[in-house]
Amino acid sequence: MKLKTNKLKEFRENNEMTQEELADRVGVTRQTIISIENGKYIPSLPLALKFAKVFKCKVEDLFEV
Amino acid sequence: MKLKTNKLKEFRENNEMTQEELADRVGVTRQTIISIENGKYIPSLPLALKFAKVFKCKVEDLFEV
DNA sequence: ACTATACGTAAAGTGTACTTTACATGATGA
DNA sequence: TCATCATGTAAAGTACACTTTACGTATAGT
Repeated sequence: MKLKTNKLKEFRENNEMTQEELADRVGVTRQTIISIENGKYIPSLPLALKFAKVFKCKVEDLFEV
Repeated sequence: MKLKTNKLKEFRENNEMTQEELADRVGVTRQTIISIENGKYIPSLPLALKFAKVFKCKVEDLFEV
């Protein structure tokens, strides 16, 4: 399955956060953030839920099928 | 990573849907539904987004980290 | 008794999310 | 010119989401 929308990078930049800061906050490596932002991988559900918490938004605001 | 909450079964039953109906609607097998409802597996993000669409709710209503 | 329906388990295979490590590049500033 | 910061690529390994197939069981209807 693929995603239609992935606004992770957009949200991260709007929140003036580096990839490393975000990685630390959600508990993954920087490479994982890079891979997701660049569309190499789709995040797992728990990771997507953590992103939404960090950005105080809904999962659906970040990702769409 | 683990989920704190998984209300898939609850939502499915409240919507009077069988596991097979739900499986068909989101495009997976019945075994996948069973495994997720019984906590064997955490759904992928695209699948979680589809569940939320079917039940007209937010991903966060169904699953919590 | 027989059949269909809904739910469940088991096991082997495939694809991919995520990790770890290492190296490369452009921008910024001392 | 040199160092630092932020971003990116590459590759090998591990864990697990999901599929497929087959079998088991309880319930309800005829």
